[in-house]
Amino acid sequence: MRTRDENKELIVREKALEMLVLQGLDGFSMQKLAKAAGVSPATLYIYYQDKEDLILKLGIQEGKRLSEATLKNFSPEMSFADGLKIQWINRSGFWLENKQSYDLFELLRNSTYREKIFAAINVEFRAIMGQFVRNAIQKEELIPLTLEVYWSIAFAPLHNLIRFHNDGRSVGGRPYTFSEKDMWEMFALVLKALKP
Amino acid sequence: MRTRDENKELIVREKALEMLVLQGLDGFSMQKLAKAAGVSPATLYIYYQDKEDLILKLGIQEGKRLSEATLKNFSPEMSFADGLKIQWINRSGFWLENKQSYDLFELLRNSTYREKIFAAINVEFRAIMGQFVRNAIQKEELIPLTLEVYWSIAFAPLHNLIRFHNDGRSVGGRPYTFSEKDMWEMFALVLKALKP
DNA sequence: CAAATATAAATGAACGTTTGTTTATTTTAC
DNA sequence: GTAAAATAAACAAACGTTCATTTATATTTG
Repeated sequence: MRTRDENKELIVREKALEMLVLQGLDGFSMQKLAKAAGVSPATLYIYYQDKEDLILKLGIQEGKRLSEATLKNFSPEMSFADGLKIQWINRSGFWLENKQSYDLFELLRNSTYREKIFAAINVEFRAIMGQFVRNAIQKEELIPLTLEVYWSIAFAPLHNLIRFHNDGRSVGGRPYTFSEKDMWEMFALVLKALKP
Repeated sequence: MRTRDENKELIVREKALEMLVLQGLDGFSMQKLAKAAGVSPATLYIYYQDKEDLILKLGIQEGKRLSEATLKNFSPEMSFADGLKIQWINRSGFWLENKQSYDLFELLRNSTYREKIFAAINVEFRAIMGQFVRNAIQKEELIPLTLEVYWSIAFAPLHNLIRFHNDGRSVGGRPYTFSEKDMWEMFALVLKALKP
């Protein structure tokens, strides 16, 4: 029995990610991917059921990488300030080092694949995050607001700063490059808003 | 000379928006649009130069509507708190009443059309927003931080709350529906963070 | 140890459809 | 009657996917 060329599979994944990020969902095609990866179109159908399956598997793979990076050194038992800080370090670190993953996520979030990608997000990850917030409220480290308001203040600003950076520009087209200084200034303000 | 059927043009725009939002950029096609709008494919090429032109014009049209809605009752001379409050009212109002516009924007932002859409954003709009922030800093209603940090704290939380609402769910899949109560609770926290 | 067998991997070429766009023609309001 | 609007029909190119076939390797056999 012939063995599968794992390296070939890897190149397909890399080229698919690259092509999706650079050319968008409408610029992506199986034939173009096959050509870019140096394989026959038919080979793609050995690795994946169809085009949707390929895109979904790619999205889920990157999602798992993000989940794992986000949970590094993190525990839901931490104080809110400590936990939040680690989350910021992990998320900004991952996003800055994995621009393509970030872009793919933003792409799929606003596509028809959204529901299916979402359904595949690690249940464990969701549970841990939920527990972290409940603990913080119980320990009275958080003013009792709805989870959605917390989350929007705790993470949306960071996410937005990263977006400015990845876009290369911010409000009104101003060129922008991320800096740790900016991040920690912002972190202090977020804590100021959220602390009782 | 035969007159152009304005109503036909309107239906084309409506169906295009609907199709883009529902089926995504990769699910959108000129032939499908023509069929949905009850028009010949060739008619689309009387209205628009090509497919890109159609999508761009649609995006720019919705962008203008957002700009106009955002500037309603707003002046860059306002105090920071007042100006921010009006911005929140305007933006949340528009996004909640125009879910399709919101979705289209998110779609195009993460596509290859991004640059071109961005370039078309009202120069006047950018200038007004820039002036507003400069005024606020000068009047010492804002701690002197970079514009990007301000912006990320001042607007990203609201944007995120609207996204939770438009997605129908928030963190970990929790069902979520927007409420003014949530918004104003959040607004108070944002002001708390930004005020000296 | 080497030849034969089995079987999944991999392929190039092709399938029928759909794509964006154009052409030649007809319709319609002034 | 004129001229733009609108069309049906067609175009080549690209699409996702499948086909019949070849290639490579792990296992079986002598």
